[in-house]
Amino acid sequence: MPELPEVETVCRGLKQAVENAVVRHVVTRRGDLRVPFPPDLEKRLAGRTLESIDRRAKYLQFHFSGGKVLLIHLGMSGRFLVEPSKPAAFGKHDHLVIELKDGRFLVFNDARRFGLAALTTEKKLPDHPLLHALGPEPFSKEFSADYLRKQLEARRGPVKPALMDQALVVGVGNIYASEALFQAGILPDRACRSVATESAAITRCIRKVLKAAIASGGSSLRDFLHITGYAGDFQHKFYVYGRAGKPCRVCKTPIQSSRQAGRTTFFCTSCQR
DNA sequence: CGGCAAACCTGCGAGC
DNA sequence: TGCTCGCAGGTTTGCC
Repeated sequence: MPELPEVETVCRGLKQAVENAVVRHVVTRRGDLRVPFPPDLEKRLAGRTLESIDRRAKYLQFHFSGGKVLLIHLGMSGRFLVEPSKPAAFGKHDHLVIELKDGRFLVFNDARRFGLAALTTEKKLPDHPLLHALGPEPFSKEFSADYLRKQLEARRGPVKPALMDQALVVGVGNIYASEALFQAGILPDRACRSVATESAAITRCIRKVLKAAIASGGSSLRDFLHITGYAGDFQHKFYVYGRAGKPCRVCKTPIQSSRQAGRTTFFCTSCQR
């Protein structure tokens, strides 16, 4: 589910719903995800105030009183649910349950268990191993046409996997790499070096696509007042992703798909060169 | 070092 | 209806 727009949508939903809530009790129902939950998670968070929630790359950052920070990555299938009261039963994949003092329950659910939870402190956050090697945020000044041009000139392989490399720029995954390259009119298997001159268009299109997706995710969130998660409607606006064989929305040429670095890639051979 | 496939794990839809 | 197969929005590891 989650690339930057989805994580941002979840983040905004959680912010509105549970910022400043106080933790009464934490239960790890099943902690053996790809990266196991910290063993002392329950003790460390009990009684603390959830002072703020924000996002870095595809990580959610929960800032608790006393300088504790909970990092959550949603993996492929991670979701957050805010229940108004104790659910009659928890789901099979409700791995982390945070009971709030006001009676609500914050539940982290992840069917595929590719997600991750890590505990750290404000002090250690800047140099945290999970965040340390991450590239710039796509909406930051640092992610400039000049920066991208230099990065692309220094790389050998095709451009699409490069855009998905979180060390180059964060938040772009398989969907938005395909969509951004469509918008930029660049075929995904073009060599990085050969598209370096088009870095201005690429940065612009990445921002444009992510921004539009966030706008879609945010609007559907209104329909789910206390349930945040995958509820956006941007999937109906894809130009290429998941549209193999269907006519291009711009030129009617059938959309093609291929396999790049283990991921399916979608493109229009007429609109993209 | 860079780039790719495989692995991690479960669910779901397509096809038989 | 029920089975098997292939595939899924991410990241890490290990191999050329």
